[in-house]
Amino acid sequence: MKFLEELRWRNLLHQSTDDEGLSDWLDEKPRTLYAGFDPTADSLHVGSLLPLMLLRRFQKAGHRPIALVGGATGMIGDPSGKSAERKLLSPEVLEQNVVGLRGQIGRFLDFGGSTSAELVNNFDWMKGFGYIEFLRDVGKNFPVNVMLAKDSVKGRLGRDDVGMSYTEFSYMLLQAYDFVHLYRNYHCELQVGGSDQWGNITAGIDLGRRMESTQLRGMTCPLLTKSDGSKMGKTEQGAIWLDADRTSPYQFYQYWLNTEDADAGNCLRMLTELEQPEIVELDAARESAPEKRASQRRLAESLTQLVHGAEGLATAQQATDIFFGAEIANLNDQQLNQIFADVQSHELPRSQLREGLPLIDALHAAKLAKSKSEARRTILQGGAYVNNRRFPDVAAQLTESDLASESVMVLRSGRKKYALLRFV
RNA sequence: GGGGGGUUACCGAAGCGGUCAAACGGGUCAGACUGUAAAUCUGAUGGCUCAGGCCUUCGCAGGUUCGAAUCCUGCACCCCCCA
Repeated sequence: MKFLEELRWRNLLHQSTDDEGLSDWLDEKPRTLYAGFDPTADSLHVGSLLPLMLLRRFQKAGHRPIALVGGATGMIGDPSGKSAERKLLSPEVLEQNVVGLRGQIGRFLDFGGSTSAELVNNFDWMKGFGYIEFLRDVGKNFPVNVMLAKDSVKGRLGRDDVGMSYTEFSYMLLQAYDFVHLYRNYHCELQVGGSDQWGNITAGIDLGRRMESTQLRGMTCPLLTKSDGSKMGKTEQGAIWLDADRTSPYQFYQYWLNTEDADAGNCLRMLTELEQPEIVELDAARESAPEKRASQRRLAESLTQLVHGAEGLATAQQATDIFFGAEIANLNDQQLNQIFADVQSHELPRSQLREGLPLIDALHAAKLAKSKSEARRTILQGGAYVNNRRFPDVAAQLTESDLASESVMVLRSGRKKYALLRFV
């Protein structure tokens, strides 16, 4: 199957310049392409996964990817898909964010060999560009009537409540110039991105024609949405980030494991690198035995491995086992701390264990019960667990033999309320 | 300004001298079921407890009574009707 057909099968093709031609053009020889990433935060989130994976797919197919971090464009703010004017980020924050993104993007691409990826920051070439110079060289090539017709602009004009600043209006010139710059310096001829980038991409193509008399190309993938129309990668607690400090590998793994049946097939196609036969197989399995959630497991496994590595996946799976019932044993402090990183913990003097710590007091001290009476009720109703083993005895006393590791004891109340007690 | 009604636990709402830590519903928490979903079902739901009880709660402050969420007085707040 041809590469582009593969993309189409994966539902990754939304719009492109010249559909038939693009496929042949890509098959002809290795091409250089780029996608841009906004440094609005110091980490990417699930939404950026799609273009990132797209670059990776192109590279695996023999092309040369450039990941562009928008250190300069980030200072302006892309109005695409935004209903209101953005707040400007300070240069310091921006710089920090760029550093964060570089680290993450680097893990997805291969920086060696004949198709070695590039990581660039448009601030590097924009910073020296004078305003007058920019207006004469770049701005001259943008008819305002064309700019006004772009969706990103149209959506904001004709509304009294939001409006749009001249700064944001100019954004597309910068991104368009990026494309031309990359063409000049890396012979980059294709820009890919989410469907909301179409306007910016075509602006770049136009600029390439005017400034370089060359035919650049563009391609967009659909935005990742759920079957109910909402955005993928958002929870009540906020976005799912790729940074382990913001979204732990466990949370990340869990997010995908909880994917709706209706979305699982699409996610497997769009986000993973599983081969077609396996995906088809998983589709069938989902149909015949949805309760096994084989697709979700594979999806979570595959993405966690990709984003957090083998170690992150192992931790996530271990944590999953534990959070869903497995007894806790044979782990050390460090492993427990990692698995229960998201869980509250409290410290108690170790001497209490030697004397025997009543389970009731332990639950109370761990803040799993507001009062001792509540702790008592919980135990009586069979809702108290130590290291995931049910302790139904109200009079139970905890001793050092109940430690899960060197100094940590894992208490649980009910299905999923956990707390750690550290004995120091 | 006059008349009437109200204020109860996390919320709503019964109770109108003892059997009231206070019905009932919701919520919450546990358990069962289940695909880490939803629904359903069961139990619990002021605190402490040596489990026998003890302590604190029914707008606030006093009082009557052997005994008050319940009666009386004052105060605060809310609602309704008449001016």
